[in-house]
Amino acid sequence: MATRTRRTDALSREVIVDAATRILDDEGEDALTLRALTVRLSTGYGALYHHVANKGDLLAAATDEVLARAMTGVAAAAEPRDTLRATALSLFDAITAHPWIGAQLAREPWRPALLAIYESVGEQLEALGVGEAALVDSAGALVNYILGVAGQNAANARIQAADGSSLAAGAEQWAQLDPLRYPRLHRAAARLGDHDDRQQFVAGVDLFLAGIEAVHGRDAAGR
Amino acid sequence: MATRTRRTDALSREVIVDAATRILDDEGEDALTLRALTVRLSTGYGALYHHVANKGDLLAAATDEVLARAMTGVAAAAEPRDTLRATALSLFDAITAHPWIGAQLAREPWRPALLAIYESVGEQLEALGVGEAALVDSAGALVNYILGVAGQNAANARIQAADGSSLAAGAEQWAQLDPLRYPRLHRAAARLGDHDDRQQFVAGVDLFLAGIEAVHGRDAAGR
DNA sequence: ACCTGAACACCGTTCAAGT
DNA sequence: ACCTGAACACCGTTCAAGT
Repeated sequence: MATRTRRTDALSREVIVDAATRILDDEGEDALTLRALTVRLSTGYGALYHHVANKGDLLAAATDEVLARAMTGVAAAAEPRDTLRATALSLFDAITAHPWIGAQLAREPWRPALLAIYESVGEQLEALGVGEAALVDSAGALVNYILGVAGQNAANARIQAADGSSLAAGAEQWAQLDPLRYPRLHRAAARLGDHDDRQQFVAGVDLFLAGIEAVHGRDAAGR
Repeated sequence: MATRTRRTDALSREVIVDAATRILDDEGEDALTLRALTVRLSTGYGALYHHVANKGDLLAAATDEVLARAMTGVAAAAEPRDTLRATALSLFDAITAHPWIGAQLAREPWRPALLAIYESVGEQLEALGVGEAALVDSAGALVNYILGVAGQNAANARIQAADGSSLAAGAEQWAQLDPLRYPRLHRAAARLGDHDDRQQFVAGVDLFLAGIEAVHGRDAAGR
């Protein structure tokens, strides 16, 4: 009997979005089909379409959910710089844990959760002394960096998981690149061994912050 | 008779990839089906699969083609900084002209054209004085910024084209945001009128270069 | 080797019918 | 209002058969 309780629960948009997220996480993007959802929730197609407009709507809602949760988990630090780092890392970790989000970000770039991210990053940059005229550019660049790199990283991880290869295998592939055509990539392969993606990600955030400070910051020349 | 000449040409991977690119550009991502390709090339499914492994392979090849062409079109400038700007803009324009590339970048991040981009960006950063230890991080961050922002931008343009709205309509939407929840976005809406996406994109590249120079550059403190 | 096109398994979505 | 599930149009891919 316990195995049938689901049927008696009222179906809701939230229940459907959660089930979709679990399928995406556990079995990958291709495993999320409307059919799989009807089985998981022991319901019919019409029931799903009663709460959700279509599959795109479902994917967008799931993405929103994950990003919103990642943002609420960020604790404000004393220094805006640290809050920004924490925000970036929280988003990085969320996208790493739910790699299907990467493809989704390229499709629906203006959902509510994205607005909250822009607003929060803008707030911290303002606290860093970035003036209003430069705020849109700076926040846009930083948010795009965060989501872009996190998405790329998740895509890499997904591919490595799919073909069973590892980071070491990736480095070996780089090492086999033609040294004449790709001299720098070839040399960089030697460094990939002691390479931490998460750390490189934060290093990029810091590069950005250094640039913002140099160009738009409180102490920048000409201000 | 002239209308049937295609049939007598030998089919090749290149011809198929070009036809796919044209369908993607002219009619959008959803319009590219294997069926549409057989009609366009007046051939059968087996002929296509003889030259191409599957649809994913086809999309990846088309992406590679466009990115590779964008890179060969970049003229080396006297200053590495200018070469980097030209590279970034060439990629931005290519992705804007072929917006379906955005979704593809999230899926197959390590194709040959991407390697060439990393190598080229790495070369310019090296010329700017970035040391070998910092080269991977810096190039990774910058390339990800370029592709990420260009992709987001193309996605926005695609959505605006799809629903017939304009940038002004987007700004109006921002202006209607709850000023209490999104104060900065609400205020920024007023600035969106005289907003040039391409210009904001270059501004982001410059922020990055300023940061790289400050942290890793030839004249950075402690070097 | 290169190509044809019917056939297969599967997909998202709809909708008349039920409660 | 909420749900069921057969049916529809369409997709990527395969493959026996042709040249």
